[in-house]
Amino acid sequence: MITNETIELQTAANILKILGDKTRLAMVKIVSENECCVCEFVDLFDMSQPAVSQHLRKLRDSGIVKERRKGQWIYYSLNTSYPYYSFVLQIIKELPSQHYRIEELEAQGKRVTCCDE
Amino acid sequence: MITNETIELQTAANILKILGDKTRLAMVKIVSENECCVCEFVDLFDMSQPAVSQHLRKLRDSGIVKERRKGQWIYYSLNTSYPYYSFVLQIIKELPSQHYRIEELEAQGKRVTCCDE
DNA sequence: TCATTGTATAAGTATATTCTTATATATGCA
DNA sequence: TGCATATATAAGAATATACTTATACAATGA
Repeated sequence: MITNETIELQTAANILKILGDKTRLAMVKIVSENECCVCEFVDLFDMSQPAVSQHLRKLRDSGIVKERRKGQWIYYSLNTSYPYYSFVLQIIKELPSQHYRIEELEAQGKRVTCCDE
Repeated sequence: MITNETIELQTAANILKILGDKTRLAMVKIVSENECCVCEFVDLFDMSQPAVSQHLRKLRDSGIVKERRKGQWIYYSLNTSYPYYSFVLQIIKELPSQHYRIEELEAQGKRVTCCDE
C-alpha cells in the first residue's frame, strides 16, 4: 500500500486537470501576457458570459489566477503568489503567445482600457 | 527574434487532460522510471485490472506511452518517440520519484521480473 | 488439447463536466 | 433614485469520464 508523496501527485493532477481544457489553457496563457477582463474573454472565445465566468471561477478557486476589481470591470491575471506558480509557468511557457489575440481586440476597438492605471 | 518551438493550445490541452488524473499521472511517472506491466499497476494502485487497462489505453492511444509484449506480459514504458515527449517530460520531471513504489513491489516479491532480458 | 494466467474490450452505471437560460449582485451615472 | 453595464451564481440538460461486472483474446504449459 502506498503511503506518502501522493499529495504532490494529487496536487499536480488537479492543476493539470484544470489546465486540460482548451479554453482555460488559453485563458491562463493570455493572462500571463495581458491582464484581461471577463467581457474581453467573451469576445475572444465567442462564448457566453456565464460560461466564461465559470471557467474563470475554476481558475480563481484553484489559485492559478487572481482578480482585481476596477470599477465595473474585474481584471484577471496570473497569480504569481500561487504556491505552484512555477509549475504552471513551466507549462504555459511552451504555448504559443496569444498576444496577437489582444492586438486583434484592440484593432477592433473592443479592448477595455483603463486610461487611469 | 527567438522562435521557441511551441505546442498548439488544443494539443497541449489534450495532453494535460490525459495527465490530469492522479492514476494516469502516477503511471506516466512510474513508466518514466521503470518499465511496468499491467498486473504491477493493479498491485500498485489497488485497482481492478480493467480499470488499469482502460487508463493505460488512454495513455497508449494518445501516444504518451508505448507497450512491448513479453510472453504473457505487456510492458509499458514512456514513448520517447512521442512528438510531444519533451513536453510530457518537462511536466513529470517535477513530480516526486515513484521508484520507491517499485521497490516496495520487489520487497513483497510482486515484481514481475523477466530474467531473460 | 485443455486449463491457467495476463490483458483487452464491452456494456452498464454513477458521477463529473460544461454548457444553457434565468436571475442575482455590484458598480457607475444621469 | 432608477437604469444600464459588468460579472457572478443557480438550476437544469447533454455529454464525458471512470468505475463496475462479464466476457473475449492471447500466451503458456501440462
